[in-house]
Amino acid sequence: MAESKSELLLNLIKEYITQTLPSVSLDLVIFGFHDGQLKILLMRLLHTEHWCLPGGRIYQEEDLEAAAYRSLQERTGLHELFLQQFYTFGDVARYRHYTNREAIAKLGLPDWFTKDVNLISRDVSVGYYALVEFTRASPTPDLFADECRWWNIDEVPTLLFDHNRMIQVALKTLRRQLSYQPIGYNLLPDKFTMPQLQQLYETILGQSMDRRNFQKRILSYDILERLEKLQNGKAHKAPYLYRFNMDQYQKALEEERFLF
Amino acid sequence: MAESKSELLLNLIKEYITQTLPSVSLDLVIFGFHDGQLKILLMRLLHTEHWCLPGGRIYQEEDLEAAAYRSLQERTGLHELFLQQFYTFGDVARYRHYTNREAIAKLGLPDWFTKDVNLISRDVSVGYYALVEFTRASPTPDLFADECRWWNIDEVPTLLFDHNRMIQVALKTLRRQLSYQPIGYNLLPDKFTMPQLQQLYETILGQSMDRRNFQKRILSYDILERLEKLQNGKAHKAPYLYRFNMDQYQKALEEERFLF
DNA sequence: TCAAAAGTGTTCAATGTACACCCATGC
DNA sequence: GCATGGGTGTACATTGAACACTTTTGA
Repeated sequence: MAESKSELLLNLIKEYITQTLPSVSLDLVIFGFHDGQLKILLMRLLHTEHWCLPGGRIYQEEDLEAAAYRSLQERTGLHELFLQQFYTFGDVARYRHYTNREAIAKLGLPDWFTKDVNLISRDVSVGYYALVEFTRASPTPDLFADECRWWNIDEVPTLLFDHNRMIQVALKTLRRQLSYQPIGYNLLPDKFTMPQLQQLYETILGQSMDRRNFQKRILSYDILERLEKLQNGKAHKAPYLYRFNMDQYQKALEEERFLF
Repeated sequence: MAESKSELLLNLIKEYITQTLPSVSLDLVIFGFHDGQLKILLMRLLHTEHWCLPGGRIYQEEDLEAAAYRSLQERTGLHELFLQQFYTFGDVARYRHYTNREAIAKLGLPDWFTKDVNLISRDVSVGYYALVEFTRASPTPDLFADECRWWNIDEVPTLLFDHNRMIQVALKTLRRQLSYQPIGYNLLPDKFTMPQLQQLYETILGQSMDRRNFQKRILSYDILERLEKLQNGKAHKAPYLYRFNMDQYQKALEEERFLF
């Protein structure tokens, strides 16, 4: 079974070499939200304790964005997600702390591989971030990884390559995006309460906000529909459930007139 | 002489093939400002009437950003400029309206070239925009071009590839940048008047502003130093000259707290 | 002395911020 | 009945927008 996986991996590498663009790759910063925590999907590289961002390659006849969507779907099982390109990383030193020989050894690939294949090649990598609904995603490792799971954003370990920096840049872009576009769809369940939405904003921005002003502001943008109250059996007033009005939400996304 | 240039071109293409990264390139949207007009530097492709953005390739041991700076310097003669990555374009169709054979014929290269070289390959291209001082730049075509000159932004013709779209995206990013960072250094001469600065803002944003409110707002950010009055022999009150206080200007750039 | 363009200040509206009171619910 | 957390409204401060008058200068 381990043999078979190794063979699959060999085939995938061959496919990559013959059918994808050389020198370019993409990396995904996949954000989720659960228990009041912002989370990121990370992969553990085969036979190692090294974690990194999920990535992907671009097939010769595939659009860049399509490749990003495909990779995202392969890692989460989800489609129709929010996906946004945020920066392209191209420093030569990006890969310096991991040699080709090491990588091939770690992956358990035959030694002769080293001559023919640059597994750790110097790629320019296009960074995308995605917002996904934590409960619906099924983290799935690719053939290069043993494991794929969520990490709290403030507990992310030192990652391979320049992936920690990528997360920083992604988060910065996400925060900026928050100041002119609404957020929440794809990060929250279909129905959610106002305190939940506020918690999301506070978590992303890393600061707390006034409950009453938050509600006023969000409601003033007319992107929410109020539903029934949530009966959750807690010892306090039941909060209302809300749902995004997708027409209005889309309009706000396009017009970029949502100010926060 | 034409022979010699053709040889140089051949050598450059060989150098590109052997020493730069395949599948990745970069394109430059170089903004200048003159006579109250926002301008863009365009190149006319060798032996054609087709205009396009200046571009560049990345050497194997060169950082992406360094490659962008190098290309910018080659086209303008300037260094220490404002340069900002804004988006990476990777649609397969980007190149579709120009075949490899056509390109090679147009460039006056030998026909046998067609077999070996994909001059119009499917590249993912990283877009950068730059702000340069119109009067100091010396537009210089590369070996692929006959001509390199400024165009008013509202007179830009239909360009090759997806370059018109690139300009749109660059301009949109520039406008957004204007809302949280100061601008003007690298686009204006060292000393400039308040009306000049305002004209720059109005041109970039495409809307006129109140003279008095503009002045108040800009001055409140403490990034300007007032100098002597400008004696220009015009039949009206002489405006003050200003200069950017670079310490404050840099601080404002970094803190992104400049709100416009 | 007049037109053109620049400097400065005031008023008002809108927006954002701080803050207080009431309500529903389970223990 | 009380602690917890949620809903709503009001007062104040800050910011942004609209607007008018004065100054300098060359023709």
